[in-house]
Formats: sequence, structure tokens, C-alpha cells
Amino acid sequence: MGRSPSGEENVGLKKGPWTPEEDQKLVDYVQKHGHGSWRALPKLAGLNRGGKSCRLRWTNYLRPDIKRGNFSDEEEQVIINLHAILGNKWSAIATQLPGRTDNEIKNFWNTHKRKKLRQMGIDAVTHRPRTDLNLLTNLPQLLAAATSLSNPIVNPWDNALRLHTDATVQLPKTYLLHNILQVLSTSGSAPPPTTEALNFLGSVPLFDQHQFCEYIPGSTQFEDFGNRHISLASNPTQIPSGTCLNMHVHQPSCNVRPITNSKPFHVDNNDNCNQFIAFPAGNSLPALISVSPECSTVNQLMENKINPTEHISNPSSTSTNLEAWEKLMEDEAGDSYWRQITE
DNA sequence: AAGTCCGCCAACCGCGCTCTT
DNA sequence: GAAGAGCGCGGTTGGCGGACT
Repeated sequence: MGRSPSGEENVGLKKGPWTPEEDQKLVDYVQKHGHGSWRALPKLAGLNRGGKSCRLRWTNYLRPDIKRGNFSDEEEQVIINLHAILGNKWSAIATQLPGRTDNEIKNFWNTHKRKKLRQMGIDAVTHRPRTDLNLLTNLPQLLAAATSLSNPIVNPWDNALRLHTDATVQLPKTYLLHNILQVLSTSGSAPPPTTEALNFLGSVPLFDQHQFCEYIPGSTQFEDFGNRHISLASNPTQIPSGTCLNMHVHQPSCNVRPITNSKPFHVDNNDNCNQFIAFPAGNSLPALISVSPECSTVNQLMENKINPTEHISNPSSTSTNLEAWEKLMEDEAGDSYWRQITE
């Protein structure tokens, strides 16, 4: 039954950094024969290493198509956007960055981007705003960071991904503003936010990273920014446009898979509760609806029935809201604007 | 100059899924 | 269908080098 056990074969194998000689042996062998079975490779290639170690060395370092050096701004932006959508799915992210490995991206994220987002007051894990008062001590840096992240994207892959990208690029700024104002409004020592600031806050939707969807009024579907239709399990009899819905979303299997062919979206009522907002279709800006944990109409409606393979139906309609938001943000992108908002 | 701290990154580890028998 | 090997993935570790004291 099964394959032969291999327990003691790992005894005495070398670990740690690879020597140039070992690298050469591995490269020579793979180029000649292909890697075949990684488990059998070390012996055949004359290496005193485990197959796992060989595979890692090859895929992360020796592969000829590996791109080395610093990440470009475009790559950085892609990582940020994809991480907002996919979470810590490093291998999935890596498939969109030719020449980059999951390990490299993971390291990059854990060092550079996590720190940067934290400085902006965004939790790097959840992409949600942090709410601690320490944020206010670094307001100038926060503003600078938020402005720098709102730079236009240079190289969008396609329209569907562009839409995602647009949305996620605006997230830090929106979160930052929310965050600042939330902290201001709940802090006894800080002055209350201005009417203008609160008005602006009221016009900003509470995005969440995995649920960029637009409710199609009168239908049983949501449409995500990749123009994929997401069907509800049963008929949502009355979900008014602009309603903020709370759904329980099982994060590891993301619904929006424009990039990789992975598992379908999975809604899990026992998992974390994520915010969700349904925009009114059309050109008007959505109003902010307060988010409450009790608002869970859709919890009962959605039960693992979302279809990830739906097609694009009307590309222009979904972009409308985003474009409106984009314009709003662009119009207000100057430093003076941010200063005014936070003063 | 020496010691300490900290960030970076290659490599390892453990888990879970897939495949084979 | 069950058992176990193979493999891939994500989290973590540890060594190295530069910055700081």
C-alpha cells in the first residue's frame, strides 16, 4: 500500500546555505535532465541534500528566469493590490509577477510593505484601519504616505484587473481618512472633526478588501469590479440600494479570481465578519450607511452558492461608480486638501 | 574600535492537499 | 476507499551585514 517509507533517508543530509559547487551540480543536472522527481534528484545529481531543499534552491534562486534586484514601482503596486484581494496567497501573487518567486514576494511584503502600511495606520493583515491614538502622533507621515500611494497605476493588465486596482489603490487613502476622523471623533482630548470633514467621511464607502461588489437592484445578483456576477443562494427580496451588508466570508478562498484558477468563493457563516457595501447602480455617489453587526440579511441568503465562473455582461456599468470615486479622489488629491481635512 | 541592534533574505519546517498504490 | 509518499505553500528562523551607540 502506498509508497515506500523514506524516514531515515534524510539522516545526515546537509542543511544551510548552498555552496557554489552544490549550485553548479543542481543547475547542471536540471538543465540536462529536468528536475523529474525532486526526491530522487539529489542522489542522481550527487548532492547530499534533501529533495525539498533542492526544489527550494532551484525555484527560489537558480531558475534561469528568476528576476533579481529591487521591485519596481509597478511590481510594488501590483503586490499591494493583489495582497488586498488575495491576502497571503504568495504563490498566486507570484504568478502575476514573472520572474518573482513567492518567497521573494513574501519577504518583500513582510519587510517593506507591512511596515509602510502600518505607518499609514492600516493593518497589513486585514487592510482595515487601525484605531489607536498613536496614529495621530505621526500625522504628517501618514499624509505623505497616503499621498504617495495614490499615484496612478502605470501598467494595468486588463480592464477587469484595472478596476480592482483602481479600487484598491484608493483604499489606503480612504482608510486613512476614516481612521483619522474616527480617532478624532472618539478622542476626548482631540478636537471634534469639522463639518466638512464629517461630510466627506459620510461620502466615503467602507470598502473591504475582498468584497468589491455592486448590488444590481431588483436582481438576485451582485457584480464585482471584474464584472463577474455573484448570485445569491436565494432571492434577496428587499435589499435596498446602498445598503451596507455584513457577510461572513471565508477569507482563504477568495471570490474574485481573475488571476488564478483557484477554488471558488466560499461563504462561511462561522468565519470572520467582513464589511460589505452594495452601491446603488448608476452615477450617483453612494451614501455611507453605518455598519452594524446585526445587519446580516445576506448571511441567511448566501450559502456557498456563489458562482465564480460567471461572465462579463456590462463592463461600462461597473466602472461608473469607480470612476466617480476616482474623480472625487483625484480632484481632492492635493496636499492642501489633506491638510484641510485633518486640520 | 567594539559591542549592540535591527533589517533583510535565504533556507528550513510543518501542514495540508494531491497523487499513487 | 485507505494509507502513505510527494509536493507545494505559508510561516518562521537564523545568519549576515549595515547602522547606531
